[in-house]
Amino acid sequence: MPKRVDMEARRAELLEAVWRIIPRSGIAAATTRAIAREASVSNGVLSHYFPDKDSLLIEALRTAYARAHTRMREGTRGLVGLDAVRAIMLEALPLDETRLVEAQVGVSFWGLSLGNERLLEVMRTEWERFWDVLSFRVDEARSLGQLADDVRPDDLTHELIVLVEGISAQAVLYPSRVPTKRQVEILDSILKRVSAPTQAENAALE
Amino acid sequence: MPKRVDMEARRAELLEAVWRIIPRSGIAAATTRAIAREASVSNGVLSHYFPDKDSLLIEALRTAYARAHTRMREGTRGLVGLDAVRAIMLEALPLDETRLVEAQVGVSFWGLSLGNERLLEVMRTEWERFWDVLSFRVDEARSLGQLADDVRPDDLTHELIVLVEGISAQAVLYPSRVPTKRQVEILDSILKRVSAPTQAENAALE
Amino acid sequence: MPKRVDMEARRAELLEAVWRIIPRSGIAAATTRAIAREASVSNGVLSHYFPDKDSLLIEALRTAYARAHTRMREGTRGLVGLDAVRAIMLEALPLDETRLVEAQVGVSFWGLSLGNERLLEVMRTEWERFWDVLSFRVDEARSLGQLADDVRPDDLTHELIVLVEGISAQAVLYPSRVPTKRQVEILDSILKRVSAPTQAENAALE
Amino acid sequence: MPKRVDMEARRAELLEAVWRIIPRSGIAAATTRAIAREASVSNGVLSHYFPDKDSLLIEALRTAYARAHTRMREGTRGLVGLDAVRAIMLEALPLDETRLVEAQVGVSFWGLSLGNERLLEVMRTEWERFWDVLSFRVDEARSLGQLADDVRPDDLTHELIVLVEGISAQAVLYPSRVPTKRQVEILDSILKRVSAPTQAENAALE
DNA sequence: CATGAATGAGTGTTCATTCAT
DNA sequence: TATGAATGAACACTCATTCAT
Repeated sequence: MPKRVDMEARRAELLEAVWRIIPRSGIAAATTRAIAREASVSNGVLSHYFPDKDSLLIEALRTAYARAHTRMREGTRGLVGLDAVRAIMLEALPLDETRLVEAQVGVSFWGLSLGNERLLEVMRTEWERFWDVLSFRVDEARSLGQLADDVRPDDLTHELIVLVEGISAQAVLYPSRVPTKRQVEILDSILKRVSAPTQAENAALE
Repeated sequence: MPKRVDMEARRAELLEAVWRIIPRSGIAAATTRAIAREASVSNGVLSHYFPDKDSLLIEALRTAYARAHTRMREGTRGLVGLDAVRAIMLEALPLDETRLVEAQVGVSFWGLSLGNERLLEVMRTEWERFWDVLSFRVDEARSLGQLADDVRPDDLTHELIVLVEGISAQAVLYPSRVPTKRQVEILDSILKRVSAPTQAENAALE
Repeated sequence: MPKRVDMEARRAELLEAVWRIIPRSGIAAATTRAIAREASVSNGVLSHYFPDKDSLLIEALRTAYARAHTRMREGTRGLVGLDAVRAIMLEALPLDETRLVEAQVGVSFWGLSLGNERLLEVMRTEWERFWDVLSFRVDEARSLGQLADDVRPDDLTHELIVLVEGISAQAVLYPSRVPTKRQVEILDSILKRVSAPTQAENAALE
Repeated sequence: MPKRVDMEARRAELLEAVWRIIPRSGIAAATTRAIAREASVSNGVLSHYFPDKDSLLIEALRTAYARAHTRMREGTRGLVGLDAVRAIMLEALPLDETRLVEAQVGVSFWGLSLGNERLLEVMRTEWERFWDVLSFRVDEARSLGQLADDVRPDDLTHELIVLVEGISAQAVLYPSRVPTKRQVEILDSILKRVSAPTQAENAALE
């Protein structure tokens, strides 16, 4: 099925063009012409692979999310409970250039989603996917007795998601405020706090 | 006698038009014509009160932030330390319709700030203003002995700001996920965690 | 009749504003607002003194021509024939700042006159006025025997008018090419050429 | 196979549209819409061939000058000295409809050049080109002994250029005053005046 | 399929003019 | 009479989209 492969490859090139333009110049600069030029193709080619500009942009967003989810799946392989939670978060946070681009793309769409039902729908779907992935592991941690007794799993899941969105915004707007190290510190301080005390700690308390 | 106009009142009307359009239809729909129509004036009137559209939008953003800061000042009157921190957060979080609009306006600009130096500058300035207001009270709480020993003031300030941005994003994208009550719960759970144990608690531990 | 005086004074102020703007920034910059600002009056005042912008501009043109004609009348007082012709030309050529402004204003309107019947009419009227003034003196010179036999009065008049327009264009576009001295040289070389030979010259030829 | 378009031919059509509009309605009527309509294309097409309106208009001016220069080159083929000068002038003067259009276009820009540095630069460049072409032939005439002893070549060149500009202005403003025949008469009277006397004339004088 | 020329609606902005005060 | 706010048409320009080649 060579045609199919070419089709997907060309679509991917256009999506990557969007990912390069948004971090560099913002989503307002992501015109169809600019995208085509960035991808080194002609203007008209765009319509062969996407029904319209909105679909292309939304696909760029969805694919960015999908990449993160793929990484999460791979990153959690063989892990369970809080270890898996930590692995997921390390893929969701804008810790390196690749993840930062995803944050930049994501944040760029947040503002456009008001009054754009289609975009809101995509956002909601991705939110739920992230919630499901994360809450599954949090529940798992609870089952494994890794969570302190006063930690409610859904609250923790929610706290983690809010953290990702808050830090993503920070990374886009004030990158110097949230260097990699700082992000990991914040994450680990949360994980430490919600962890059930170890036997050693219990002993120390007594 | 010339026709007198309350310049500031007129400017405020236009800013309010922006605040109505953005939550309803998104910032992409905030064209000069739409703003004029929303404010029930003619197209050309914009140029009497703002040099250009960008200045109007940025002013709408800045004024939204300024309103929140005014409320913070009023809300913290007579309060100190963690009580003041809590009062500030209650004004910063999208707890009611008014604050939600501010969050919607703010989030709408986040995406536009990539590749827009002027907007980034505004964002940075507001960030620092918020940081100063909040960190002053957090430091105060530390001085008053209200913070647990292992809490670093700047980390707490940062955590609170990240929380505001994360919850603002949530409120814009998935309003049903962060009802007023939930937001206050999250805030109070943080404040409780960072508080120095009371004497009663200390006694209980012994 | 004080009202009358104020009326004329105010009209003059507006016309002078036009004369300042055109040399400095071109006729495209002569908007009603710019003219009002230059004259230190409000926008609306313009309509009290001129029915519309076109009338104001045309009046600015006509008044510039009128000033030159006044100077010609004064400059030729007591003169006849070629002396008067020379005096007229010295007032018509852009020899100093005042006359240069008139040239700049005049040339600025030339391009606008295409397709503007009203402006063309003004131009034609002024042309005839200039022709009449000049040809009267040229004819006078002929009567006084000041012109060489082979000089046709109307040709000379025409040549002089073409010279004024050509040099005016030069002065507007390439001021350094036609300094005062150069202009007078050109004028005098023409006048010398068309002059009847003096007795001394006649003697020399024999 | 892409739709092929003769880029230069298309640009020429737009320039010709400008050349039709300016003589008919003036340069103020040369809006982008009017130009597009005149060329029977849509508004947006302009931006394919010119970066902006100013560039289109300036190109229209430059091309008009270029056409004249091309004609001058062709018209002077095989000619030298005063014959070449005359040929050049016959192409520069608004002697027929084609040349009149060039004069109308040129004069239309004169007024706009005040306060427009870019346009002034174009004017200056064209002025120098014309000066070079003309002065080369005048110098040649001097070398060939065709000029009377008291004629300074640069003065003659300048006189001829001033004549072209003066007559161009006349042709635009009062076309009936400078019919073809009149223009040629004026030109030839100048050329005759500056010519070195022939042997026959010398003999007659003795 | 790919091209890129063409379209025309829509944008921000400017402007002469009007008119309530 | 003077003010300057208000109007709305017109402007140059950009853009997503279409479509002949």
